[in-house]
Amino acid sequence: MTARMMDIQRIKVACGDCRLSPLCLSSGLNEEEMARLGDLIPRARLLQTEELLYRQGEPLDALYAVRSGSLRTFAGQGNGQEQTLGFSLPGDLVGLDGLEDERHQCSSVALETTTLCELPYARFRALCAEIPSLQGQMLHLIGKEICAEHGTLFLRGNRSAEARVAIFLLDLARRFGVCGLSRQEFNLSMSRHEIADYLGIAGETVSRQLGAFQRRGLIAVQQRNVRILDPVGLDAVAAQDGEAQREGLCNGTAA
Amino acid sequence: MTARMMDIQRIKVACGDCRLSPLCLSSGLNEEEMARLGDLIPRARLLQTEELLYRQGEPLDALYAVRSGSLRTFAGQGNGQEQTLGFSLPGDLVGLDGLEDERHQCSSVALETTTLCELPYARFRALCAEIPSLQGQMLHLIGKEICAEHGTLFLRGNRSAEARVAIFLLDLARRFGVCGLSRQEFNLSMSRHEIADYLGIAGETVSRQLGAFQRRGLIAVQQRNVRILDPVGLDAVAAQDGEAQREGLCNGTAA
DNA sequence: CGCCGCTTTGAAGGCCTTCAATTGATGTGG
DNA sequence: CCACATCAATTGAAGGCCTTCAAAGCGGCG
Repeated sequence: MTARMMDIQRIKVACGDCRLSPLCLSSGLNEEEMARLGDLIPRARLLQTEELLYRQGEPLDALYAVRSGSLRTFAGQGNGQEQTLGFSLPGDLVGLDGLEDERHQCSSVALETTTLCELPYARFRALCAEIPSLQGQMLHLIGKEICAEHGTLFLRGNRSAEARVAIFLLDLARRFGVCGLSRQEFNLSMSRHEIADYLGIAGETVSRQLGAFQRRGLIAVQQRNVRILDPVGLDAVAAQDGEAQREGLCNGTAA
Repeated sequence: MTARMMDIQRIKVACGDCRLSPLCLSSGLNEEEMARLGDLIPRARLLQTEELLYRQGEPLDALYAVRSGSLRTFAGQGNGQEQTLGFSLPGDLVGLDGLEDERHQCSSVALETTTLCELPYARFRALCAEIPSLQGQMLHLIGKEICAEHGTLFLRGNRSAEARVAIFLLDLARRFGVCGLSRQEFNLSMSRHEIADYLGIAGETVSRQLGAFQRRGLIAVQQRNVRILDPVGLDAVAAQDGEAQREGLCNGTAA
């Protein structure tokens, strides 16, 4: 087989076979409905590192479900300062920033080799109107996105750099766990600078905090590999000044 | 007429007569569709100052469209520290935090006397499936919410206190303008502390910045009344270190 | 091997927070 | 109608945390 990129991009999608199905849009659908959803998806889209999924200002052609890999969503089309808004992991829905006026308000870039299911917007909407449980799942995933952003908001609200980094790590761990990866050890697909931008602090501060956590035995970091050694201790750091602090989150923080 | 509260609460809603209709869900609907949407809304809900619309943890019974007044959405059910996530103005859709698992992840409280249209969730969803342009408006308003939160995220990302307050004022002005109120002069329905919490800075800092803006002739503040005297100058402050900074926003910042 | 970028580490300085006290606005009771 | 209580907002001063600037490690890649 000449399994080149173009071929990979055209692999047929079958929700029933997808490991992420229970997390994704097809959750709760019967076989026939799942097939109809699968028919909607022209191909599994493949992105290489640093490749853009869409760019601010482009029309909203499709929504995307992340299958593998990760993305970074940011505002400020690179004309100067960017602002990282969030990171998307497998099972996340991407492109919702285009819903307001069917034009993307942010850009989204792959942090590593990433595969996505592309849902042509108009046809997807029509199908949601036909299949109630699909509409429900769409709204569920939209809600997840909104709560993730609430988490990010929570993160950036008057918290110390120490707490921000701790919350970030814990949230990432939780999200990796949800999509079937290890909650203890994982690789960061984003740079220190990207983490810093997301957390609203300086890159050097991220380095220092990670170093401090390591010295305290909370984590072990080596390059982009992170092992969480003491989740409870890290959680205490995340909660910081006040014990009732982490309650307010929508499930968890977006990262 | 004994126009008491209970009566007011039972006033029949007619989207066609609503001044906000073009901003709201009924935008783009024909008369018959508008009537069906109106039939869905059992009553215009009235909230007094500090009255809760819903509380974190409660099931999602309905989504709400703000008719008049304003609300504050926050996480952390009052058990200690709260985190203000955003403010809702007329034309905004409220309650989307409950979409993830049909249970509210935040609380929402009226900042002043506020009226809302209550959309029973299940029936509203069903109607969206039947009326394509209603589904479209719902997604449009959801997109607006998401972009508003992106704006808030942008706001809190590594910006000086000065820029945050300036962006906050400008965004509020813009949003008042959109819903037909004055863009130059308005009353803040939220306290300094609530602004501060939203902006991720200390209350005293908000006071100081407002004072500084006033001394510079950018605004005139008197209690909660604000007049924007020099929008251009204020915009320059908002953009601050870097001219290409405000580009990244989704339309405008949430406030 | 040597360049280049990312990360780490160090030191100085600034901005904002925190604590504290004053002022002002609001509302209640005498 | 005024005095007082109460709470929000303002203003001031000190201190801390993080940013910024700078330089040295470290890895990756040609």
